[in-house]
Amino acid sequence: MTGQSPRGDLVPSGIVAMLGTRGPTSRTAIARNLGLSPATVTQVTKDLIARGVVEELESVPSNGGRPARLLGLVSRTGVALGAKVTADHVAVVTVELDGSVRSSGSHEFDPRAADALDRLGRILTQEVADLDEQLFGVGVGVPGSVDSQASGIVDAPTLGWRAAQVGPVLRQAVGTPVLVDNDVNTLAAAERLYGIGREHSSYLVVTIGRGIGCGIVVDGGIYRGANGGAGEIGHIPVWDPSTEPPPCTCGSTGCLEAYIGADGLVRTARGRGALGPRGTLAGLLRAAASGDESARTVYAEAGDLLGRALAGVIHTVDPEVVVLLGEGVDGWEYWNAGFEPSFRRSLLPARKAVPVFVEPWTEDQWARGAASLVLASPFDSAGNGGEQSRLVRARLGAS
Amino acid sequence: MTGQSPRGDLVPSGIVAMLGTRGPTSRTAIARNLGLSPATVTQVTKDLIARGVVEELESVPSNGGRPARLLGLVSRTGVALGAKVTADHVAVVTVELDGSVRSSGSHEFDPRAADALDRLGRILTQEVADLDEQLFGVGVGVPGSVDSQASGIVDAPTLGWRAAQVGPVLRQAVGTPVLVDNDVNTLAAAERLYGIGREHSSYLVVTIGRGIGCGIVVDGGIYRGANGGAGEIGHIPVWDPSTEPPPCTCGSTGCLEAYIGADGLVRTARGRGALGPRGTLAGLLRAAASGDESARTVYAEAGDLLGRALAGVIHTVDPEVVVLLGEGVDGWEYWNAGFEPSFRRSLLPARKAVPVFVEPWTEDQWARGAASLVLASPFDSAGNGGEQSRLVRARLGAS
DNA sequence: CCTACTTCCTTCGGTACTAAATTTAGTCAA
DNA sequence: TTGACTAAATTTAGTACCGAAGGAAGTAGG
Repeated sequence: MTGQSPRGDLVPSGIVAMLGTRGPTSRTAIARNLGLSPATVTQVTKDLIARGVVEELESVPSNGGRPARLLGLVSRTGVALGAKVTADHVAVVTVELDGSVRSSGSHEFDPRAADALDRLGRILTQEVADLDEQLFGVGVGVPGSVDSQASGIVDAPTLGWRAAQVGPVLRQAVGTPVLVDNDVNTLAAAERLYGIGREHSSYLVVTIGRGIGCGIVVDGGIYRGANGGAGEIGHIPVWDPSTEPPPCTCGSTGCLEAYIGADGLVRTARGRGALGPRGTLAGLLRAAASGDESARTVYAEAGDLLGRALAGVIHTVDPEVVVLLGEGVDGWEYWNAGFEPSFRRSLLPARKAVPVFVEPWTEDQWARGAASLVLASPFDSAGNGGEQSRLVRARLGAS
Repeated sequence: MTGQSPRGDLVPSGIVAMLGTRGPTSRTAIARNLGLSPATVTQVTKDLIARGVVEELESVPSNGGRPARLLGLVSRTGVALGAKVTADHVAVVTVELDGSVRSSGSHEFDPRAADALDRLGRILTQEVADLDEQLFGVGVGVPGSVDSQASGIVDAPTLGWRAAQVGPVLRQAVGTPVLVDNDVNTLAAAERLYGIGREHSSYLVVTIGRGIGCGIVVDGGIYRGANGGAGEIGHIPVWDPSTEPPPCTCGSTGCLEAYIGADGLVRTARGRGALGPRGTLAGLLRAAASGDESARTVYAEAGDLLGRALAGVIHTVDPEVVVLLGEGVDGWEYWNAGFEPSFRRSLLPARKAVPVFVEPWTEDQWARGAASLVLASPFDSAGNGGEQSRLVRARLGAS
């Protein structure tokens, strides 16, 4: 409804990104998906074709009317670099336009070192230098809250970072656009492009693992809240007033995460003797898999707690669907024994049937999500990415 | 960023609504508040002035540069009609552009009668007929979920309504635009125009009373969720696993509302002997006011539960501020004894200081909120109001 | 083969906005 | 009272989109 103005070529770059991430598409399909009129798509693609960015491909068979002419990118070479920062390493991947991982690697990293940011910059600079193809940009996922993707100022207690200038430092180091976001939001961005987001426009991406997180996608855009802190469901208070609440990494006690985050599970299991005093989460999972009832109970109770908390989140946000991700889903069948009953039971009648998809987890998913930040920026009409998104769009060929 | 097209004169009607609700304003201030360029405001106001809808008023003193020229509406006459439907009556008010209540009334109403909707239609038709000035539209607030303001299909268990065709029937009956929404959302709309929304663009409107509700405002727009069911925080599960959870009106058990809604409070108080078996909520409040410790404890515990649940909501939504409203705030000082400690204690460090405003409550506030739906529709760029908003805008003189 | 219909795409004219430059109207200091 | 400044409003010259209407390319039925 507004006009135009160099807010940054949202439409042309959106078309390019769409063709890159979803493959050849007809003009009308593009129009439907991006919410544009066919007329606009014709105009813009005409220009893109003239500039050699896009080409016409074969026609599709026709379903009743004039057959659609597919459009595709002339050159699909080019990657996005994604990095996920953790307490002891940085995982890095390169991702092609269609979401496939080209290469992946890992670097030791101490976020509490005095020169941590410089070191991170050197790691990424090296990765960038090793590439021999076009780089659209760098995405970084951190376990903490980020003011905005475009600036990239990070508060991450688990890394010991407070107002860390991640974005500015990295932009200085690598000469490309750099987008920074909360790690869960990066997964939400990946889902947006390559997962559930293709079929739904409003969903939750819930992660279980070390912490419990939640990315909120509304109308195709990541919802970040007033201060970039939305979705911190790991810190929903759930403690039972009659017991001593366990301490949480956030400094408070009785948070959901303190019970059912990786550390919480292990603590509970040890406390009950389901695990020896040196037992690990992997051990708990093995025990459950081998039929150990007490181990399974630990999981089931965690699932129960998660189910209740998530029902509350669904009542406040009302998404279409929920996606479950994270290291923790490995043991989902044991979680689920407690989750399903408590989750469904707690939902309002109108929402009893909200679908929950549990996706298999792979190691490089975090970093891949970070890379998705880059490729998702053309779709980011809310403007989370600001200037950096503009630069990415320019690199996508939609100058 | 898009173009134009008869999506319904958002800008001119937005300017008119702004002048109506906030009083005389300069062009540049309008531009800032509506997110437009000064050029656009100049153009549009020129047209409005030429059409006699808007006029130039005096200048303001000047703060360094050219003094701003205030613009105001030529005629500020005209009202919006608001109706709030409850289980036993319909409250109706007429509201002027600036938010002041011109008149109010109440009608007996049985929502479970076979001809309930027709009766509601007759009530409103009569009210409309009694008016002797321009009517911009009718807003209706219902305690339930509504598919969209524009259509107005209602599910409201407490009224016994299932897919009730409130919008269509009323539009048929009264010949004006009719907007229908969840009652809490109507309060959020009123806050948007006349309350906290003038200073913040992202906040929660939490109501305590018979039920517990929450309106979510994001970037100046009411967030309704995928199915119009966002903000149902009254049904967040909070029961303590070691006790028998109380039943809730929603059919489930252990919902927040079952504990701290009006009925829940009374049940608890009776169970503890803080109230006789025939005691009412008003009695509980009197007891607390007169210093009764057991009554105060009932309130404080409710406050504690609310604080914990609300902290969870804040972690997932991350609003700037929270506004507390509803019949229940009458006894807020007793709630607060339990609320403050538990609320603050449960918040993440970064959000410990989120402000909570408790506003005084008046009887006609629900109906006034419903009327606000009408006057808020010109600001509704998300398009919740659809066709009905268009009609309202046309009546505001911005044809 | 012709006609009707469907779907995809394009052309055309118009509209609602914008940024940038400019004009207007005031303050303040010397 | 002149000049430097600031802020408000306007003018100008675009731009990015849209709707409506129509052309293009197929299918389905006669």
